[in-house]
Amino acid sequence: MKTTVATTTAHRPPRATPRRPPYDAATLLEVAVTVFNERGYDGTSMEDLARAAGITKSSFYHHVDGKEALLAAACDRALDALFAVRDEAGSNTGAAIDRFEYVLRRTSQILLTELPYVTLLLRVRGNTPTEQAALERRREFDRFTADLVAQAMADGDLRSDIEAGLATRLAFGTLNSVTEWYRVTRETSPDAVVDGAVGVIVRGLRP
Amino acid sequence: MKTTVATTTAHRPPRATPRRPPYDAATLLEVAVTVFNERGYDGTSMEDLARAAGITKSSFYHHVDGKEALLAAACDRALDALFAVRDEAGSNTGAAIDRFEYVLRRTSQILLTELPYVTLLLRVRGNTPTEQAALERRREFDRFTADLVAQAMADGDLRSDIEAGLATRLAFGTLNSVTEWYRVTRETSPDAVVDGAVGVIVRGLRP
DNA sequence: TTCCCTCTCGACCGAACGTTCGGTTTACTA
DNA sequence: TAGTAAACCGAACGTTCGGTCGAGAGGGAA
Repeated sequence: MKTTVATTTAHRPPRATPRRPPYDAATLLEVAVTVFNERGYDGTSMEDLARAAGITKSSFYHHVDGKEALLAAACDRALDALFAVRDEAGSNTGAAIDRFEYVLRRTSQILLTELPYVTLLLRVRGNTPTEQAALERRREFDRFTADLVAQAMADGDLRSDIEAGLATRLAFGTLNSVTEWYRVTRETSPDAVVDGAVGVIVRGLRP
Repeated sequence: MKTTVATTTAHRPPRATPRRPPYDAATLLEVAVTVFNERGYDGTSMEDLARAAGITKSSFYHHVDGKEALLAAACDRALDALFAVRDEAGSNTGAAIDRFEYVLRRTSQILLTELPYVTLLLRVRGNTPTEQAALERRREFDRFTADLVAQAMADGDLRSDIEAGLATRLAFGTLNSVTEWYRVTRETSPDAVVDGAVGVIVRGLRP
C-alpha cells in the first residue's frame, strides 16, 4: 500500500491499482448497503463505508449526501420494488387466493433480486423520521396483503381457524426470514427457494 | 442542592415520591433489553438506558459491568432457555417427527415467555466476540433441529421434496418472526400464537 | 500554456460515545 | 449518635462519531 518510488514529486496520491473508474452514487450505495447488512446500520461508521469502497471518508462524502440519505435510498429502492408488485395485474385481478399467492411469489422474487436492500429495510427500527417513513410504507404493503388474506378466508380458500392478521404475519415472517440466511450459491438457486417458501406457506394456510 | 432546614426531623423525612426500591442487576437488565429492542443495541446509548431506569449514567454503572456485558447476559438467558429444551425428554425420545414438533412447540413457548431476550438474541450480527459466541450457540441449536428434520424426512413423515436445511430455516424463520410483531394483548393469547404458528409450519412441511 | 471541472486527500470540527472517579446521600446497625 | 456500606450523582476522561474544509492531482478543451 505504500507509495514506493516517485518520491521526487512531493504530492503523489497512491495509485496502486491501474485505475478504477470513478465512483457513482449507485455503486457506493451498493457498497454501503453491503456493509450495513454485515455490521448493522448503527454499528457502521462512515469510515467503515469509505474503507470498504477503497477511498477516504472525505472522498466518500463527495459522492453521497450522508449516512441517513444512504439508508433512505436503500429503503426506497426496496419499497419501490414492492409497491410495483402491488400495482401489477396479477395482484388485482382474479380470486383473492390467487392474488395472494401471486403477491407472495412476486414478493419473494423481489426479496431475492433486491436482497441487500430488502434485508436492510426489514431491520429498520424507526429511530429517525427516515426510518419511520420506511416502516409506514412497509405497513401499508402488509395491510394490502392482509386484506387479500381476509378475503381469501371469506371465500373459503384459506383456513379461517386462525386470525387473518396472524396468517399474514406468519406468511411474511416465513418469506422475510430468507434474508437472514440466503446467500447465492450454485446448489440453492433462487427459484428453488421461492418455490419452497411459497409452497410451504400456502400448504400451511390452506383449509 | 440546598441543605434543607430539616435537620431536626429524625424520624420522617419528607419524601416527594413514594420511593423506589433499589435497583438490582436483573431489573436493570430487563430495562436495558427493552430499550435495546426498541432502538437497537448499537443505536442505544448508556445514557438512554439510565434515563429509562430513572437514574443517572454513573448510577447505572454502579450495578452493571458495561454495555456489552448486558448484551451477553441477555443472550445467555435466551440461549440457556433454548438449550434446556434440547435436553428435555420430549426432544430426545420417540419418532423424529414427534421430537421435531416438540422442539418447535417448546421453542415457540420460550420465545414468548422470554420474548425480549430472544428478540435481542435474534438480532445480533457478530460484530464482537461476545456476539459471535451467541451466534455460534444459536447455530448449534439449529443444527440439532436440522438433524431432526432430516431424520423425519428419512422416515417419510415430512415432505422430502425440499432440502432439510431449507425446511429447518423456514420453520425457524416462521417461529422467530413472531418476535417482530408479537405484543401481549387480551385478544391474542400466547397459546393461540403458539398453536397457530406450529400448526402452520407442520402442515406446510407434511408430505 | 492556461483554464476549469471532477475526484481525491489530510486535517480538522463539535457532538456524542462508553467509561471512570471523587464525593454525597441514604438506610441500617451498633 | 456515630459508623458503615450500598446507592447514587455531577463532572470529566479519552475516543470515535458524522460531517466539513481548503487544497492538490488529473485530464480535457481553449
